[in-house]
Amino acid sequence: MTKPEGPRYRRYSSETRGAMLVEAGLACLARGGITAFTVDNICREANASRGLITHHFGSKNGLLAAVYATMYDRFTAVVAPEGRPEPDLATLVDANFDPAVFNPDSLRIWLALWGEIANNPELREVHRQRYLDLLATVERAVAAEAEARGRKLDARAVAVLFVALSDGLWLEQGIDKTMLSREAARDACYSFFDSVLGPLDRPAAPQATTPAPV
Amino acid sequence: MTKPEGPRYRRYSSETRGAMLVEAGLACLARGGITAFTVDNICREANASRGLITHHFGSKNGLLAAVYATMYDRFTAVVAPEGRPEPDLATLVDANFDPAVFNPDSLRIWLALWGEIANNPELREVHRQRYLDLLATVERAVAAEAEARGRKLDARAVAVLFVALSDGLWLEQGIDKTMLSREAARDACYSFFDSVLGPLDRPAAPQATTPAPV
DNA sequence: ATTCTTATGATACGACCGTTCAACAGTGGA
DNA sequence: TCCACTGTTGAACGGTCGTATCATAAGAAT
Repeated sequence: MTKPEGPRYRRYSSETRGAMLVEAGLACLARGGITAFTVDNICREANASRGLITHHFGSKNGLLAAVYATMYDRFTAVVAPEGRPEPDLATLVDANFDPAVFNPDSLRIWLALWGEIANNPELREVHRQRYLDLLATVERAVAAEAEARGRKLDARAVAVLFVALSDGLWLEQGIDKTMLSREAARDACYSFFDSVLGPLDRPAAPQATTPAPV
Repeated sequence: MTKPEGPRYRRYSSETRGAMLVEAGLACLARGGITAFTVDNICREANASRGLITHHFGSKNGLLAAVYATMYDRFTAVVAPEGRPEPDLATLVDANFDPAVFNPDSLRIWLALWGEIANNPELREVHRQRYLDLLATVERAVAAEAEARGRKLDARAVAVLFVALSDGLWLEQGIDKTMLSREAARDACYSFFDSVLGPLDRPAAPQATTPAPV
């Protein structure tokens, strides 16, 4: 019995370990919903000991808030990446159904989180901030398109309805993926804007069957 | 110390007590989401002892399935009451936003349940059956309206999109009721069908505060 | 009255929950 | 080489989880 002892564990910066725990939390949510979002599951998933969540996030709920923020940030990174010009409507629609965000794991995570927002003040706080940001981006795109066509409309209201429609399509897909194809969902959004603004240019429809780009 | 002893508890038929437990379960879901759906909470809410859920429903999960079925049945009772003729599209839309189903408690319950469907086979089974029933009703209404106008379209696909849209509006309302009025939600559905079928007669619009966009 | 059925209350059980905390050990700078 | 810093461990805590069990009693049948 020699002692092949290396370090018994690896030390990470607070920020790196935090990211690892967030990632583990996401995995748990995707696998088993909010019920599976437990300290035991998360730390096992992250190969960390049970004290770490409290240490880095103050509480399990703190981690959950961070997880939620991460989901929103990732969505924003696809929809309106920093450094790019403001997205137009077509870009917004396409990003909405980009496989990077419109995929089974993500949809299940959103479902789990939506069910918690109403009951979790900390989560609700995170939501309010991010949702309004997103809404503002959509609203600007709607207003720009409307102005380009000389149409007058309530851009904020249209933005709310678009977000509702696309969340609804996400929801349907998250509950039962056999009901709706990505293309049908995308088309529904374009139709929505068509009826509000008149026909919209639809950029390079991703071909239906082949493995998705991105 | 006299003994004013009446019966120490009241016996109910299995079916009555079952209904009481379902009701209590709904109350717990509305109050605290799936996290609050616990044996302790539910039995306290129903003024019953902790053994009753297992006794009447086999398990807590059995009760949850019954709760989900109840939600669907109540929705169906508003949307397509038995004994009435098949609802047309306008009836369907209006029923969707009837206060009997479009109210804060119901929406929070739906949110909580949606988050569980993906992770709960028993719940998923209940969902599949009821969802397909509902979809068929919508599909018939769409097909009837299309035929009356001599239009050709994929009624099933349109039905899926309508359900997605209205679920999305419910979702938005459930998460933050300040974003969307009932009237705006209703109008959005009518606009959807307008764009698919041409202008639809809108029966007795409940007073619109502001002429809705879209 | 008496019997029978079965809904009910009460408790016990092992498992897991989230949090706390003192001791430990990896790591970078002295 | 040693030290100080701090990320990390792992046990322990009180509480709650869902379920199984059994004696009890309500209420109908006789």
